[in-house]
Amino acid sequence: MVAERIEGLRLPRTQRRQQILAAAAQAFAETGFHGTSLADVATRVGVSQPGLLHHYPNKQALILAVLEERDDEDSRYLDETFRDGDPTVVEWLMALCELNARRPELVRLYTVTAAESLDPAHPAHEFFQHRYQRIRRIMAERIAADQRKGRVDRALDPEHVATEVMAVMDGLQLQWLMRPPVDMCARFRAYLERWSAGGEDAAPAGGRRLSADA
Amino acid sequence: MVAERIEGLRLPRTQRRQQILAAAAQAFAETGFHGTSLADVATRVGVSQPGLLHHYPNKQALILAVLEERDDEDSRYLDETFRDGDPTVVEWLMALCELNARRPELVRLYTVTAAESLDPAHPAHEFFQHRYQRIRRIMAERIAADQRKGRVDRALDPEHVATEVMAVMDGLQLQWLMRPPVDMCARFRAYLERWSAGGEDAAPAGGRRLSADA
DNA sequence: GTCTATAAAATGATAGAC
DNA sequence: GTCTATCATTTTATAGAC
Repeated sequence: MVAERIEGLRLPRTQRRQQILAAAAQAFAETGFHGTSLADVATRVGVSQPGLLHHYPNKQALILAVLEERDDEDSRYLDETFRDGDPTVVEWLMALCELNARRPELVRLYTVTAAESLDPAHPAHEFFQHRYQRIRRIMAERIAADQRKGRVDRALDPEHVATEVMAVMDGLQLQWLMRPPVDMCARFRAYLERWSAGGEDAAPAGGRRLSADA
Repeated sequence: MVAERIEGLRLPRTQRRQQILAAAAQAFAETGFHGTSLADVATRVGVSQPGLLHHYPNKQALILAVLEERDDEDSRYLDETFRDGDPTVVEWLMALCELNARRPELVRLYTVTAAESLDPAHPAHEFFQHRYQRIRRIMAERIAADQRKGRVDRALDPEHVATEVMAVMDGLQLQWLMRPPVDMCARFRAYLERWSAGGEDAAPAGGRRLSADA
């Protein structure tokens, strides 16, 4: 039984746009940009297809809005979670992984559209090129900061480590989204503990210890 | 200047099918299953769209044929490369990475379609579910074999290591396919050397040493 | 083995009424 | 803000000639 569509129901602009972004995120996560039709998204929202295009002028604008909104939301959450602490990069990464583990649909959205966006003609091509550069830079800075605090082996190249960590996260996410799913957080924790074992000559300042369970 | 289409030119079945698989592999690598049209592939081959469908009855059969053929080809190559040696799992993995580094279009085909295939309705969904299970099993067996030979730390769980190694490869491939590309083989070698350092208490029997250059 | 012709459906987008 | 109507294209697939 599909939810009835209340035709012509007028909603405030912001609210409707939120609905649309949520529905579009689901659809793009399942079938990517090319595999998703505007009619598909419109149906999920309970609105006509031209009604959808009233809020986002075309398909490209829609997917970009989805990706950017989700990115902003995540940044805010992570900033907030560690507002007063001084987490090690390892703690920060595990928190990110555990956050992701609670949001498979979001992970899937980025896994699917990132691969699709390798095509230079893809509407999110530039978005993902910049996104990966940005995340790599942020991660390298955190690693370098931990090196200065003696928490990470100083012999390592921050940018190289950042590249590797991102690869592990992306790759584990893909296998986690498959059947049977791998235990993403357990594998990531094991990886991080092996990786950071060398440089742990100082206790985390304001953070908690990395625990083996959870 | 686009290559002229010689209309109606009759080619032997096998040869034409090879052409089609090659063109389809390119197209699917660039835009995935949903983003590729049969007309697109047909044009690349220099054949009409119904002419294409004469050789593969529908789009799903085409992409499955592409993926399976490429997998077979790779298996043959890897078996052949190490026919007489007894490579360590690390040597075997580096050879695989270096092979991939020479075939970006093939890597892209698998990166793009694997993510797309997370959708249970995708024509290659089952193919990739099985593929990942199979590769994980093969890799775990090689790791276990190396453990018995004292080449890899016996404390490690082969299946867990296999999962992690596959994640690193997949993740590095994605970043390698982006701009600017990361140095996939260098990052993979650094990862493997850190990973295998613990268990190297025996010299590889018939294999060569892992070198820092290449 | 390949083509032209064609069908039937889906898709992204616009015009204009309410 | 939402709809119906409509368009121009594209897309997968089939029929039948050569």
